[in-house]
Amino acid sequence: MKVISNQLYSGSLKTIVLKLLKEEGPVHGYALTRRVEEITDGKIKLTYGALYPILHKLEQEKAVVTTTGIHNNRTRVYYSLTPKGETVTVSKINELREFIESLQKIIEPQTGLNYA
Amino acid sequence: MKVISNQLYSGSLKTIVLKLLKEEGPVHGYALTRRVEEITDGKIKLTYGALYPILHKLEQEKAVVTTTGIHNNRTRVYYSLTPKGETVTVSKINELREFIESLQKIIEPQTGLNYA
DNA sequence: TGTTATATATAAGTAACTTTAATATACTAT
DNA sequence: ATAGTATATTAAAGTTACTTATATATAACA
Repeated sequence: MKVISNQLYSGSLKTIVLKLLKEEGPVHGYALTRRVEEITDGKIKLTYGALYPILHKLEQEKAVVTTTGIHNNRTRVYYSLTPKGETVTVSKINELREFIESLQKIIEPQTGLNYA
Repeated sequence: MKVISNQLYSGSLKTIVLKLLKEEGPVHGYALTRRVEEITDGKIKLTYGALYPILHKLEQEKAVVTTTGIHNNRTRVYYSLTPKGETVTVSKINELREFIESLQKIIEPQTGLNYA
């Protein structure tokens, strides 16, 4: 199982977190780390050291709110998007799409129209 | 013209530089910055502050060699890949492809086989 | 009893970047 | 003449989002 170097993906983690919050409703942090691993076959690691600063910053920015619930006798923190967070997520995902397009233009110059 | 946030692409710059060196033979630094801007419609900026540390490090690692030439009465430094650099480039591009695939899995869950 | 999975959080340290500045020639426009 | 833009290379201070390490705690499994 080949792991992608964190240098490559670390800048995308915030967008990934936003996207998962949007798709998978109120989630707790641990679940987010597992989902990323699951979706990417372990190629991208969302560590706690990366995740919690991202979540706390999003909360500060009013893009995310937290609710708490009890699970197995322990308090669990659930994160979800605010309306503002939804808007931020949409624009972040659009940015990520443009990024992917630009990367593809660089690494696969044969694709696309070659009228130049 | 929408610019992609540098946080998103900065980790990919080394791979981008390697790819351009591979495709466009001996090139000087300034030309690399313009090519990236050209290919990505200005969405990705390869600044000198990012470029030269990357080139110097690749040179240290024996992935890149320099030759000099005179252009307009000034010495110009041309960078090109060594055989080792070619190998590094191939594996870096494969890594970037896997990265793009992982991102697509996250942002476009509808694509691909949905047997799960 | 030890290990793995679940679950959250903080903090020191790093490294690749951004920003800024310095230097210099050639060309274009006013 | 002079200012601005394009070409061309480099160094260095500063930032910041991350990595790595650590702490804490319950539940399940072997």
